[in-house]
Amino acid sequence: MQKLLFDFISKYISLTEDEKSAILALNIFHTVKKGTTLLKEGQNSKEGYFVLKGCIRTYYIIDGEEKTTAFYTEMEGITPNCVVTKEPSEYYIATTEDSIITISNPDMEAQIFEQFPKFESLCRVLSEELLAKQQINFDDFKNSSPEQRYLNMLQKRPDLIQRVPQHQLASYLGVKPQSLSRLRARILEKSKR
Amino acid sequence: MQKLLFDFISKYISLTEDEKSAILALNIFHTVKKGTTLLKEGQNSKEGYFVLKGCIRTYYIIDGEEKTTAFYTEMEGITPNCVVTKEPSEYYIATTEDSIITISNPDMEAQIFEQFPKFESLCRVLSEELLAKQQINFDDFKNSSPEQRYLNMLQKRPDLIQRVPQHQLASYLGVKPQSLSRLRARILEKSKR
DNA sequence: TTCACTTCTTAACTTAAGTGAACGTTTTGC
DNA sequence: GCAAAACGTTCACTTAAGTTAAGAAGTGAA
Repeated sequence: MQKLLFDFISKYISLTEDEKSAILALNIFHTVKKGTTLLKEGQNSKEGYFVLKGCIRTYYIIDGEEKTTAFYTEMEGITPNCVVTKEPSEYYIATTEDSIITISNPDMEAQIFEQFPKFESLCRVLSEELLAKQQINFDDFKNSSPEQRYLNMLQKRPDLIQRVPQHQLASYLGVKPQSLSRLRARILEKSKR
Repeated sequence: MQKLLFDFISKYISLTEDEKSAILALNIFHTVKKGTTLLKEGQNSKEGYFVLKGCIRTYYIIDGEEKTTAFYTEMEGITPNCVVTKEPSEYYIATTEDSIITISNPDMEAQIFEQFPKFESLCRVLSEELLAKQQINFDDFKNSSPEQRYLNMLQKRPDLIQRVPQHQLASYLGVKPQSLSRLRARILEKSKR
């Protein structure tokens, strides 16, 4: 499992055996059952997550309704807002599948950054990259209708449509589950003709 | 003008005179007239921008229509997607007011990071912070209707409504200019009753 | 000053999303 | 294995956004 993480890192920097062991010493690898809540609204957690296998989602509960806003799958990570702002979390994080993830915290980061400054460099590059990707995502979202967004997802994240329940997909796409159903029916109807 | 930048930085780290001069030596301060295009679609620029005074926006041209997706005002910065991905830019960047901005590039960054590693640390923290803010923004957007988004902006960015043309605001809010007009009229009507 | 241009608003009509409810299917917990 | 809950789809109805068009108000340049 560790191999997955090191392969990912090696796309950015190369690691010595020393550096690898320093990471392993942190004991950050965890297997988590489907449906496990990693973070609850109101909590003041300091944990960051990185998915090696499986899928986790972030969701809000607004007027008693779950609003899923993001999915993180293989080789994607999230540092919850509350870790950065030090405010209580506004959202939940939970696994949607049995997953293998790393769980880290700022202390571990600080420790590693001090031992091996190049890790901080890596993290800067990664978050700049994420930020850019995130911006493009948001732009695409604004510039398209729910139907276009769904078609877009069919192209770019076909796996999500398979592995995630419809009602979670719906709020991710910014519509109600009924609208997603209808929209899918509409697309199917069009493709027939 | 430099003072604005140093005051901003001092919220995160303290700077020695040496470090300040190193920054000043880069000659990154520029005054830019309203309406100046900083980046065009298709360009492969390496420049990053940080607004000291004024306002810049990013926009796409889709089917001949401008779609404004973001505004950056005082003490906000942007590293265009193309700088990170090294692909040609998909969008434009232009000033919406006479502005004072810094223009930097990765070479300058590398140079400063090498001289003063704590700048890289600063940049990591800044981009993680931005990423978190950006995520919350996106979540809010998904979880609200155009009308709620407008009311939300009235609360959080009242300045934008004053300083930016309606049709740019409209696409920023994810609707057509006509819909924004109508939606504003609707809100006004409600507040009367 | 006038003419062209842009911006903003309004209106009528079309299309799609929200809402509330029903119903069959699947999943889950005991 | 069974009952309850969760899930997905469909439908009728409501509400709001997209579309097309027109016109008023402001802006700038000849």
